[in-house]
Amino acid sequence: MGRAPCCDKANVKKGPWSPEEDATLKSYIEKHGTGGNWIALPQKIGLKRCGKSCRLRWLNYLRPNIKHGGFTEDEDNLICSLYISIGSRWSIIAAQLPGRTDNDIKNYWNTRLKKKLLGKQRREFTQALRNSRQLENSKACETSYSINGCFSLYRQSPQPVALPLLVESSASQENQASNSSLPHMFQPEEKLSYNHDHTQPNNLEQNFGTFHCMSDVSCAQNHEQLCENMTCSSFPNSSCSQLGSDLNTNFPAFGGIPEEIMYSMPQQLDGLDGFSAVDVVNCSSISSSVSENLGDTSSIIYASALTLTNYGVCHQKVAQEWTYLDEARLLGYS
DNA sequence: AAATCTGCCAACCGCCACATT
DNA sequence: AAATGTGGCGGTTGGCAGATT
Repeated sequence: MGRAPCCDKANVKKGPWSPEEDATLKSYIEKHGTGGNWIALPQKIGLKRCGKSCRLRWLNYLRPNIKHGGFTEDEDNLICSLYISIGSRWSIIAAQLPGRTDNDIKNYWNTRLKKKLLGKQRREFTQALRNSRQLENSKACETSYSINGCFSLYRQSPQPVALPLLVESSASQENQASNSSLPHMFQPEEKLSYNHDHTQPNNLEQNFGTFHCMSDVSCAQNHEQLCENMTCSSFPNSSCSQLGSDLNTNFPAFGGIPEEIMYSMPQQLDGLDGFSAVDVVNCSSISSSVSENLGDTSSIIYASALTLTNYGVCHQKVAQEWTYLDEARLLGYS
């Protein structure tokens, strides 16, 4: 047999806490601690509350040194950075922000920070699009590829961005194995680029940092071959087309990425201050399954970062093309 | 002035891993 | 070993307040 039920649900009060309840709970815990048993605590002190509710009230509101509201720019940046790195693991994020609770951070993210970040990324994308267009004009005859899991990371991104590792070296695989609770992060030191003459550095790299993703992409004669050659060392048996599901499986933390971001349709974008994922229109040679899955895995992480031109690779959902074409049109690029 | 919309946030819900019986 | 409780966590809800129509 197990333990007794934690509380009598029928006789438990729900809803907002009164000042009297707060005072009762606070004074008891300050004097006696929780006693290591939240479930028994409300009965001890005469509160008609569930133990879980007492715990939450204490942790999120009554506990000393709790800060509410007034998030600083530094805190914003830290939250964004951690969210990008580990996803919606609020307790871990809260641990990095003294005085903040996971609930507070979660609420803050959902109501404000997400929109703020997306707006920022949209602006950056717009700028990147302009820059890439200029490059395109100046290098019209040169074909080259920059690949970062099929995407390039725009170097002007204000902060280093940690990305889930899709493909990694054997050394980094060991690292990942030693810390299986966290997704391995991209490090921006490795590059993959492709040029027709295989020797000349890609001028794009002056403006685009590239993170390596596809281990076997070293050379290809055309888009089709390039895509066929794409395999992922962290998922040795995977092709690009499997990447999306692999990501979902292996990096559940990223499952929290808002649907409106992952599957954004124009009308859905209206409500967001700024999402504009990146697409590339002139890459139709890549199979739709590849592009869809990669599109799915791209997220706010990539949103501003992924800048693709007709040098580049990959595109996302066909449905999104309208958005990007439309955006390009608005920017005077059509 | 009333109705409706929107943003915010405290609190609840349900799940999971682990502990206990 | 199986059943059940507990603590912890992230997702979601519902109510409130202010803004807008």
